[in-house]
Amino acid sequence: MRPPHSPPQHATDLIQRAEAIAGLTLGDLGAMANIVVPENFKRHKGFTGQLLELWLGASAGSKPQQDFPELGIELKTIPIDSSGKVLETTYVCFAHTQIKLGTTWENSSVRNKLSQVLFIPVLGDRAIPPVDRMIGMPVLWQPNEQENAVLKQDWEELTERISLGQIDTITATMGQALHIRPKAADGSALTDAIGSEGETIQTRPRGFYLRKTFTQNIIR
DNA sequence: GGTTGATCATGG
DNA sequence: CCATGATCAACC
Repeated sequence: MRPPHSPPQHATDLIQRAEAIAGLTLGDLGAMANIVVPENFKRHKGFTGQLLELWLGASAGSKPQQDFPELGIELKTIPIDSSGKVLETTYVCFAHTQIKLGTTWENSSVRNKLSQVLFIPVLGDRAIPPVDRMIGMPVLWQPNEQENAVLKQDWEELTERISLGQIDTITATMGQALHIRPKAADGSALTDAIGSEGETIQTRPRGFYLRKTFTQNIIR
């Protein structure tokens, strides 16, 4: 088996590609693509996602849009243990620290990213060497009415705080399904935001993440 | 043991 | 610096 040379033309093509690699390990996929799998992910945290992008035919490099723009599908690998338990939160997108007028849940980047997601579980237990970590069966997900309502509520609460100049009161404990945490190369990174008096302040860059309890219900 | 806050690599 | 891909590890 070899990695595809072109993007999938239909969602069914994408699903078939994902199902074809289910049951294989990162070592298998790396060997067939002539890519060395790191001993650990301490310095290669995005390796699994990038390897899966290659094997599913996603366009290379980082893009602010979905992984499969033609299909309107975002790809997310999700680390699980051998019992199927989700091990980590899921990064969604950058959290804007200044909210443009007219920004709503409906046109937000969070909703855009989460409108349709192909979740691919991958063993992520740190006791398992990366080469032995197995790919699971893919789950193509669209938020149902209830999930959408929860996401919308969390997004509106968090976005309102940012709009009101209260970004520095936001902690990761806020939000049932969606929360905000720092997202940067290190603690020295700073970006502009609005302070409580409407002034410009400097704050740590943030990202939106899905809680494990939320993604666990999707993977089941 | 689970969560929060910090961090790593890469490309534009 | 921002945004992509995430996991690490200190702390509660």
